[in-house]
This record gives sequence, C-alpha cells and structure tokens, in this order.
Amino acid sequence: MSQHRPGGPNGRAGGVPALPDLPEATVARLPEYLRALHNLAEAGNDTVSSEELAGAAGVNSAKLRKDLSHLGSYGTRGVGYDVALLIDQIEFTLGLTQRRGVALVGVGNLGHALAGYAGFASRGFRIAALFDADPARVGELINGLHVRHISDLADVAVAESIAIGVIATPAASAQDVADALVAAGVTSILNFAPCVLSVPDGVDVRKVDLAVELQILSFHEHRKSSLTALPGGLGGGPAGLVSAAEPEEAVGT
Amino acid sequence: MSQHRPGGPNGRAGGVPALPDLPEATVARLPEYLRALHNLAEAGNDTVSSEELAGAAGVNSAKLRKDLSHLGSYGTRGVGYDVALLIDQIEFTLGLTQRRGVALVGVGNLGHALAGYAGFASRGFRIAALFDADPARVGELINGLHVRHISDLADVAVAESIAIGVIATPAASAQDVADALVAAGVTSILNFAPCVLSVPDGVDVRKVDLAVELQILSFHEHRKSSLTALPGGLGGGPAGLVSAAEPEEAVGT
DNA sequence: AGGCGCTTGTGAAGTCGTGCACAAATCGCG
DNA sequence: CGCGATTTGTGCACGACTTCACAAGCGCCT
Ligand SMILES: NC(=O)c1ccc[n+]([C@@H]2O[C@H](COP(=O)([O-])OP(=O)(O)OC[C@H]3O[C@@H](n4cnc5c(N)ncnc54)[C@H](O)[C@@H]3O)[C@@H](O)[C@H]2O)c1
Ligand SMILES: NC(=O)c1ccc[n+]([C@@H]2O[C@H](COP(=O)([O-])OP(=O)(O)OC[C@H]3O[C@@H](n4cnc5c(N)ncnc54)[C@H](O)[C@@H]3O)[C@@H](O)[C@H]2O)c1
Repeated sequence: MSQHRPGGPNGRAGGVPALPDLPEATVARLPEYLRALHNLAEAGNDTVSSEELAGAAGVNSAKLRKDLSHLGSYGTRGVGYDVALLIDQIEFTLGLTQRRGVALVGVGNLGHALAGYAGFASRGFRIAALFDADPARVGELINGLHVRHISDLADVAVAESIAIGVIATPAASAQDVADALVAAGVTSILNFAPCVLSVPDGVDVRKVDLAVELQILSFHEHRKSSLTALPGGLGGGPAGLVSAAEPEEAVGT
Repeated sequence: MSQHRPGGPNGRAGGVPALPDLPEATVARLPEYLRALHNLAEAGNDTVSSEELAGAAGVNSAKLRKDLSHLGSYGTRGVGYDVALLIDQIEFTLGLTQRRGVALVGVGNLGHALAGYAGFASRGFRIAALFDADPARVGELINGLHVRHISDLADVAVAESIAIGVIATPAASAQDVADALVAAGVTSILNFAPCVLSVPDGVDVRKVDLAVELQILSFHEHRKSSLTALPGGLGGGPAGLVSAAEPEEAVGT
C-alpha cells in the first residue's frame, strides 16, 4: 500500500469518523456485505444478526463481526445490526458517499459490455467518459456517452475530476494507457488486460483476468478427477438438490 | 499438448500422478507465471532466472521460487529455469494438458463479449456451448456457435463432457442456473452475477464482480484523499513518469 | 425488578502466507 | 582442475488472517 500513516491515525476532528486503517482482507469483503445489506433492506428488514448477514454474504459470522468491529461498533447485543445504519457506515468507509467518476479506455468487445453495464451506476459509480484510439470508433454513441479519442484523456479527466480508470484494451496497449491515465491524474486502475502494469507509488492497480479464474478452476477440476478413484467421494453423477445457504466452496479469493 | 511429464521429483506411483497439495495462494499465482513464461518463450528465451520471471509476473522472487518448489524442483542453480520445461510443468499442474470445455450461460451484454473472447481459446479452454433462456436469442449464431435453450443444458453438457460453467445472467437467475449446471454434472462455476451461490460440496465456485473491484479501489481513493492534507505524501497532482518494473501496488487478492 | 435468552465484541490460539538470508549446487573460465 | 560468480531451494521468523469460545451487554417477559 501507499505508506503508513505516522503516529496516531485519524487526526480527524469534527463530525467525520476516523479512518480505522482496515485490514485489506476486510476491505475486500465490505462490498459483499453492502450488497447483502441492500438486499435485506429491500426485503424490508430493519435489523440483521451477524449470523444472517454472514449467511447472505457467504462468510463466517465471527469473521463478519470482527470485520464490522473494525469500523466502530454499530451492533446491539441481543438484537443485531441496524441495516440502514450499517449501510451508511460501510458506504462511508468505502468512500461511496460521493459518486465517483470512472473513465473507460478501450471500447471494444469487452468495453462495450462494460459501458452498458447498469451495475456501475447502481453501486456508486458513474462512467464519466469513454476513450479509444481507433478513429473509427471515436464519436460512436454508447449508452448516452460518445466515445472520445484517447488524446483527450488528460483534459477530460481533469474536467470531470476522474480518479478511477478502467483498462479494456489489448495487453499490448495496456501499459501505454496506464501511463496516460496516471499522467492525467488517475490514481486507481482496474485492468482487464492480461499483463502486469507498472505504476508509480500511490497508484493502486487491481486486475481482473478471466483466464486466470478459469485456470484456477481447471486446477481444482484436475485435482478432483484424480480423486474420483477414491471411494465415498462426490463421485456420483449429477447431484440432486442444493444444500442450504452454506459457506460453499469459495475457492481462493 | 499432452506431454509426458518430465520424470524427476514427485514420486508418484501407479497411474495417477501425485497431487502435491499446493497452497491455494500458489495456485492462484501459477496462471500468472504461465502467462509470463509464454511471453518469454515467444521472445526467444530458453531459460529464465527467478528474478526475471518474478519481475514479469509482478511478484517477489523468493515467493516465486517457493511456489515453483512446490511443484517439484525444475530449476538449475546458477542458471535458472528452463522455460519450455516450466511451461509444461505448470500446464500439467493446472490440468491444462487437456483442453477443457466450457458452457456459457446467459448471452446478454456481457455474455456476448465473453463468447467472442479469443483469450479463452488461447489459454486452454474451449467454449463448447452457449445457453440462454430467452427464446428470441436461441438460435443466434455467435462466433461459430449457435445459442441453445437452457433446457438443453443437461444433454449438451454430458455429450460434450463439460465440467466448467460460466454464469452471465442477472443475479435473480443465477442460483437457478447454478442448480441446473450442477444437475448437469458441472463441478466448477465462474459466476459473474453479483450474488452468493449455494452449491453442493465438491463444486467449486469463483466469483468475479466488477463493482466489488471498483469499490475496493474507491476505498483506497477515499483513504488517499484523507491523506492529502498530510505533508510529504504523494499529494502532488498528476505524477510524472512510471517507475521501473516494480511490484506495483497490487491491492489485495 | 430480576432473570433469561439471545447476540455482540474480542482475547487467544491456530493456520496460512510472506520475505529474508544463506547454504548448496552449478556453470564458465582461467 | 579448482575457483569465483551466480542462482536455486529452503529454514526461519514474522505478520496477517481465521476461527473458536466466551464474557459482557441488551431487551423482553414475568
Ligand atoms: N472480451 C472479453 O470477454 C474479455 C474478457 C476478459 C479479458 N479481456 C481483455 O480485455 C481486453 C479487451 O478485450 P476486447 O475483446 O474488448 O478487445 P477488442 O480488440 O475488441 O477491443 C480493444 C479496444 O481497445 C482499443 N485500443 C487499442 N489500443 C488502444 C489504446 N492505446 N488506447 C485506447 N484504446 C485502444 C481498440 O481500438 C479496441 O476498440 C483485452 O486485453 C482482453 O484480453 C477481454
Ligand atoms: N455487462 C457487464 O459489463 C457486466 C459486468 C459485470 C457483471 N455483470 C453481471 O453479469 C450478468 C449479466 O449482465 P448483462 O449485462 O450481460 O445482462 P443482460 O441482461 O444483458 O444479459 C442477461 C442474459 O441472461 C439471460 N437469462 C436470464 N435468465 C436466464 C436463465 N434463467 N437461464 C439462461 N439465461 C438467462 C437473458 O435472456 C439475457 O440474455 C449480470 O448479473 C450482471 O450483473 C455484467
């Protein structure tokens, strides 16, 4: 991560809660809790126990309680957590109280799908601009936004105060795009291209690689098939019904 | 593809190769090493040191060596690793010696992009069938495959011996689709829908959620912006140049 | 008021993963 | 043939994360 804050974190005075320096693993689970909470709220639930919420989010309840305890205690013993309050708390922690603008670079096969994705907007983000290097694509209207040339990136990024960039170009261009994003002031990048990006300190990169996910699944398939010879294993054909909401098999993370 | 395994360590007996029981974290990194190795091989490299490969894969060299040591030792001290040999070894470990068939369910916005994705084929997988519940979509030809109705899933899955399913339907349908996949004998699922799936023991599920990734980035943005007030921080606007190939900022995972 | 059942928050122990640091192994060269 | 340069493989200590187990807190019912 960037670097550690010296001394007592949270010099924050006034009404704003302190930033508790959450464990990375906890941060990665908060969005999942948030989604589950929104579902519960829609279903009309006012409060929820750690057990319920943990079930809905697919984690262990002790882990959930510990995670939530990191952001300050908001549960009531004997009762559970206030759903609305917890949503606010998590959204604040994740920095979702302001709708963040996102720049999407590379409006090809995948880029089109992302540009049209409603889940962006409903979860706190706003696609602020689309970019591509292909002149043939520039000008195209997608979901109310027209594609701009990559050379406009810096101007637009500043004008729209964009801090997050999504790279959906071929791997060969990804580093160049990342450099351009960084130069334009972007400090967080979500990379769909299968390659490693080099960025300066202070810039966060997350990578999503479909093939990697499949290969991990393939490994477990491989392992499972070596076990079919064993007795008493899930060997039986097409399984019957699905078990109750369970920790499932959550491979890796 | 199906290479005989290089002899060596891994004293397996009988027909079934020994399963080294790799740490999950190692398994998750192997695909990355594999990608880097393919790049190196294309560039004409015959051998590679742990330092180089680690750089190309974005990890610490000690970690890389430890990871590789888990699959039996294939390096030569003073020299490095044989690229081709290592590729074979990792592909074998990941179970990529056989091209695995994948069923894609939900040919909507995202599904179309996935169906047309070349990276599938080039990394050891074959989209064997496309399914959708919408009669209007059934029959549509995408990338040489025509979309079939979800009710054909069981038959096709068996006929094509499909063990991996990809869910690209709305969240509301995802559990139903997962049940159908499991009933059809699928034992690994990659889920793009933002919801928790319940599956029987023995079935692996991995989830990819774009919004979660963005929210994690948002958290770090939030944290960073709270730091701009501090002195000596990466506060300065648009950064300059990109540093050398470095561990970058690899958030989480 | 008091007791009871439920649920949270957390200490402590256990597990897993990481990275350092270095001995052992190998190659190339004089 | 031996030596030094190089790089692997790994023991070890540390840190992060998970899970258990339970005391403490809270609301409700009598
Ligand atoms: N299609 C998928 O389902 C899928 C899935 C996972 C990962 N990916 C990855 O996502 C990336 C994009 O995939 P795709 O199928 O959309 O490819 P694509 O070729 O359809 O689209 C790439 C787009 O990027 C644009 N582009 C190229 N260089 C650029 C640059 N320097 N600046 C701006 N734009 C540039 C191209 O003009 C094109 O429009 C690839 O790296 C691919 O490996 C794709
Ligand atoms: N579009 C994106 O970029 C994107 C990104 C991340 C995640 N997602 C998620 O991926 C999923 C699909 O997104 P989308 O934008 O492609 O949605 P979409 O509505 O465009 O496509 C969904 C498709 O699934 C089909 N479907 C619905 N129920 C089905 C069933 N029971 N069996 C088989 N097919 C069924 C529909 O007919 C439709 O063709 C959603 O869960 C979404 O949240 C999408």
